[in-house]
Amino acid sequence: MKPFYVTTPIYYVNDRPHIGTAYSTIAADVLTRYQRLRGRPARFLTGLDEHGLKIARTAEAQGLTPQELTDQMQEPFRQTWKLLSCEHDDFIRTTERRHKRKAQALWRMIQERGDIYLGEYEDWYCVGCETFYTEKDLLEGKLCPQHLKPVERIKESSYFFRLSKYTQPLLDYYEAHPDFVKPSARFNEVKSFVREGLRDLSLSRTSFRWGIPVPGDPEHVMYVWFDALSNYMSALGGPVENEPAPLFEQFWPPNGDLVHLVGKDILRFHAVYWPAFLLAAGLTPPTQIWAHGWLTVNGQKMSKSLGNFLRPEPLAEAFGVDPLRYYLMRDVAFGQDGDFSHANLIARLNGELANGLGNLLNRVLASIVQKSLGGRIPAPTGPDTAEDLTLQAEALRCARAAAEQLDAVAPQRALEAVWELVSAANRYVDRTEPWALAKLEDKSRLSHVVYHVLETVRMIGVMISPFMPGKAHELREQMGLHPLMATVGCDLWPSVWGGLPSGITTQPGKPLFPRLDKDQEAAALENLGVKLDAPGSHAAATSKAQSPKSQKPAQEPKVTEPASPATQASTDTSISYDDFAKVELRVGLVLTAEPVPKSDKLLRLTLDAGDPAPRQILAGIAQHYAPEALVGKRVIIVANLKPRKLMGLESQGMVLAASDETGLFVSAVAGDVKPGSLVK
RNA sequence: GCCGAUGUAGCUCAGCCGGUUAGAGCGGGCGUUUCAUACGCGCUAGGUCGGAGGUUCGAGUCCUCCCAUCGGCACCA
Repeated sequence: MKPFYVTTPIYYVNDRPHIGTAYSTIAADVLTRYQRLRGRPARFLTGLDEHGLKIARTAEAQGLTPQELTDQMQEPFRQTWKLLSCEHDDFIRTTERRHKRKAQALWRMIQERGDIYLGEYEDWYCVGCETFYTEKDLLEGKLCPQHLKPVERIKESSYFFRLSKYTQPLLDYYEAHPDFVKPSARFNEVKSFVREGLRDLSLSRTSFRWGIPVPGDPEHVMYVWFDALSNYMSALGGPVENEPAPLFEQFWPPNGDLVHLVGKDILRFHAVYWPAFLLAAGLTPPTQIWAHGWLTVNGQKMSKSLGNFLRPEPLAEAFGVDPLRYYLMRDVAFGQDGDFSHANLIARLNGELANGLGNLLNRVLASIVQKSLGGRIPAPTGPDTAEDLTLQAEALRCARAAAEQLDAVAPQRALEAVWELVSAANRYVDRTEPWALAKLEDKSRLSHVVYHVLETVRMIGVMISPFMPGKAHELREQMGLHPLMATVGCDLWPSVWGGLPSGITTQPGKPLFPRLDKDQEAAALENLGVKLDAPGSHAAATSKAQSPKSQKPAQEPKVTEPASPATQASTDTSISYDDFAKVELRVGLVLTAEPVPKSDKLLRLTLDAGDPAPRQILAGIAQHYAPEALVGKRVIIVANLKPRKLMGLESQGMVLAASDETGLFVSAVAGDVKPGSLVK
């Protein structure tokens, strides 16, 4: 069977694990466990992104070396994944030697093929984002649009990746691999982005040291994304140079299937840059990239600036690790935005887990089997009634459906299919009334019926094991079954009826999923600091929750071409009078002003500027001026500017304004001169 | 503004290439069983399928326009 390799993003070590990162890590764990159950060789990688200016500065502020800092910060991640039963096969840190060596190897491969070259780069840089911004991205006062903090002007020699060359190859690759990016709507966005043309990508920095040195030019440090993306490969020991790399050979495409789970904010890096790097190095891109959505918390959008984290540990403590995993996989459609709702979690825990599955196991195993069947799994005695056959068929149908959904990375649908079977089993129990059969002298029908229920429960236990490994184990223990042992080449997914052995002694224990009564529910929410508007309902709830989160800077670096020699040479910016005379400045009287729909920056103005008819100008000042405040003002406009369409409206000129860190102010003339008067 | 998606019962959503009385889960209401974690099972929701046109013997299901919401891109000439 083709090996399966799944990755989470490497999380930025400066944050702590939260419900968003937990979600993608749990999803990766579920997929891995499922593939293993099917007998497929499977590998699950997660890890940490530990480089970047932000780390270096945080470390400095704390009087630590960056390495000391990241050594400390990694611990919460390891602990959290362990707590959440996420059993990664590898945990890579970008500061590890094995990673640095392989990132450099990848660099060399691309360079040797000619797609890395030296140029020069200059732009505004935000330390918080570790991202360059072009002038137009900045807020007034040269503030980073993400962090609202001042940016720095940085100019440096830089290596560039010839991304522009890969516009067409990428489009061809997308064409040939229609399932490369999921969901398909996201794929469309990627395609349209690439179709507009790609510019070369700045691939190195000289402005800070905390990163991986560029091979052969240690003044340069690799661009964080080149560093970060190569983790998926370096963790397998690839790319191969001189020494053998068996894991890489086994799991990297085309030999293995590689699935990257990513947040939608970092899709572009994975779906555009990463395959381009790999194509440039002569390597095979990943099989599939799955962009999952964001989680809101109790219906509230969260922003990073609030700095509030919904951490998984208290939730796991309050509700149990497995119920939490179940809830996240069941309630959120993979690939879409979802909502983490305490009320829904409790509703599913009580309804589906406790009442549905837990009670099913209990009502048969702890009750009938103990009282009437000597505590042993009975044997099927036949013949099958219509009800028996229906349950058998339903069991196999649901198992097939669940597998199909998991193959398609739709965990929520898979669980839905499993719970159809839970429901069918409960229905079967009601129809066959084993408690009535138990009163008969002849226990053969009872045995047959109970066997049917328990065989169904056994199948369910197998199917939920990727989602709730602990509970699946408990379930088997209670039934007297051995633990599931996934083995390569051995498909354990239910596909035939009758796998349950008879005669074994059961060991019923406490309810598998204890129900939360009203008091316990209230206490749990109290402990978590959550207030539900209407207890027990689906009403919105509020909490001191957090932001679902991007694992990486939300913005891609805006990269420009390396400055041309001519540009660099001309430092003299003075112009001749003739140059100035070309610009026609006039006084304009603002007649009307209104916001432009769907634009948060533009105002549509009409002005009397001495023209026969009022002139329409769009000005990007909506964040600084209320429309009413402008009407009647005399402002200076550039009158002979070439008209241009903005947001579908034509702008016939430009309103002059000045800005500094305190705000933006439109120009004005000191007296009430006639509209249209020339300014010079 | 360009591109795309979504808009179906109180809530969350299914409804493939158009075709009998538009579905599920949850919640609500009613009933019922008693083996069980007061759990289960059955019945019940009369919803203009966002709006308006159109194609068709026939349209949530195709076309056009519009509205709303959400994304991606663009936009301070």
